[in-house]
Amino acid sequence: METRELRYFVAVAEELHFGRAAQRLGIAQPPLSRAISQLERRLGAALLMRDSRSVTLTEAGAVLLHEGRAALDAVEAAEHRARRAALAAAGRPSVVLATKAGASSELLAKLLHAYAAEPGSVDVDVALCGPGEQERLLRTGRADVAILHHPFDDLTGFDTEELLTEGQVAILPAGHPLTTRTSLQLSEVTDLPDLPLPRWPENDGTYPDGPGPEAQSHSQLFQLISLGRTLLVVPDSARSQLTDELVAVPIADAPAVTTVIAWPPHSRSRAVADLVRAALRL
Amino acid sequence: METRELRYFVAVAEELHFGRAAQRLGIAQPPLSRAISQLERRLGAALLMRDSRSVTLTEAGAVLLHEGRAALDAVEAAEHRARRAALAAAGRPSVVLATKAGASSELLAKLLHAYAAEPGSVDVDVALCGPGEQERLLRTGRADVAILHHPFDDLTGFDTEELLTEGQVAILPAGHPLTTRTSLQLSEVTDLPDLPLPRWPENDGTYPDGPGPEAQSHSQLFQLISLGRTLLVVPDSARSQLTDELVAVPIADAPAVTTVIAWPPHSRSRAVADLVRAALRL
DNA sequence: CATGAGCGATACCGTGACGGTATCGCCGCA
DNA sequence: TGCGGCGATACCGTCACGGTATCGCTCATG
Repeated sequence: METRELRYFVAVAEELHFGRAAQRLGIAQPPLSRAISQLERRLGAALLMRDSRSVTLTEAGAVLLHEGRAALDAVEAAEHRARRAALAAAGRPSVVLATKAGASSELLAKLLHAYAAEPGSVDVDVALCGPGEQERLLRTGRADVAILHHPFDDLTGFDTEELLTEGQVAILPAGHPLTTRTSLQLSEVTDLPDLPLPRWPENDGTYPDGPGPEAQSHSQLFQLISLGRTLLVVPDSARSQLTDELVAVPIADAPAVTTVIAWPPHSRSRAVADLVRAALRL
Repeated sequence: METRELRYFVAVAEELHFGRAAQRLGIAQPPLSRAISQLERRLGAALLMRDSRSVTLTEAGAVLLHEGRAALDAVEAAEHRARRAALAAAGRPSVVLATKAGASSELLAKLLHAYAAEPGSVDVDVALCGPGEQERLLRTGRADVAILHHPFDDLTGFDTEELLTEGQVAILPAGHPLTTRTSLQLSEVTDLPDLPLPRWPENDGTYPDGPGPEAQSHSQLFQLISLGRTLLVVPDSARSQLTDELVAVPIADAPAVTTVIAWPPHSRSRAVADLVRAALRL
């Protein structure tokens, strides 16, 4: 099976619409229809049910979507890593570490410091990512190692080491009634009419519907909280970034967040191994 | 990058010879040369160093070989799993369990028995494999779950659960001088002039050079041992298959063998999960 | 009930990517 | 100095892939 066929199928399976999928792929609809039915013929299996008004996945289609995404990621990763290996061999070698912008900054600073002090350490390019983006960078080979957060990020298929487990706090504007409390329940903050939860962009760049403000960055969000427009639920360590206008209140029943360092299981990079070892010594 | 290009590159990188690689791929040498140099141009990186007398891998080439193999496996796995999902949706669903022929037979029997007794269990197709073959079946999606043996099999990239850890014994012909001993050192049996270790076929079907007999199956090997032509070093549980003409002697310093059940980390199969749970309850 | 719009499939056509044959250029070796 | 081995290049044919036009079906709408 060619990656072109897989890309085509994944596009249709995600859009569930040949026209839109074709547009996304930058080709016309007829060749896409043909490519898919040819793929189905070669597999000897129906992947999509065309219901003349809607397209749905068959069982086999759902499996191919799931496995196909992983396969496309692996191909892309091979390409990126080879390219980066060539650059490393030519110039100064480096590793790319993906981390969520604004999260675990203290831990990250200690990690980078500890690693840089090691003999044989190389430059670390830190990629500051939006929520969930680190995972994609790591799966597609644009990053070599990442700081992820269980249970928010999907760790399946990665090797990981746990670095830190912490509770979560609500970040509220100073002076808000809830700031007098010493502890909150999750249900008390998820549905406040005066402080709706912010909306993060989806992977496709669009925002989900809802009353909350559209978030682009952490610093922007903190400002919005100061203005009394929203609130945020984040791991405990974010307290270090608080200003006078922000108050953190622990949420008793929020799930614990574990910060982990993750890397692809077949990584052979000396630098990645050293980074992980440095992280474990913190 | 297309899988065709990756297949071509992997073939050349493994053979380190354009002519042989082309032959293996079933195409002529010139289009292969062209495809590779085009790939190099698109990556913007040299993958191979043509030394007019020999071909060697660059740093980037070594990375692409390693990552590319994994990517090709993933694509093949997507294809196989989709095909099998279609069959399962049509007829009776089943899982394929890969296991080394002649190993862990007792444990396997118990596992199959325990799983079959579960509600909602499906047929289990047991694939009996040559040494190391289970891993490939699992990586390429021809199997859903496998019984592997640490440290012999490469477990990177799989989720695993340990089932059993045991020492190793030497299987010797009855009457051999060493059978009087209660314990042996590994070094005492690996280089016996009268009992050379057997040779297993490589992945490409050829046999390595050496004095030992060429092995095709376990039963055949046991017969060769009875005839005093070779010996075998295997996990302790193989004792259950001994006959009168065979004697097992523990090897004190042989590495412990851990039998594990392994599956792809992104498996969503209910049957695989049930099998693993059944295995853990043994 | 007729009409139109939306959507996937089909028919048909052009082009360029891929593969094959012939040959070159380079190097090591007898 | 010729020969053999190997990868690169030149040149050519074909078929796979993509584009345009259109069909056939179904549902929404007046």
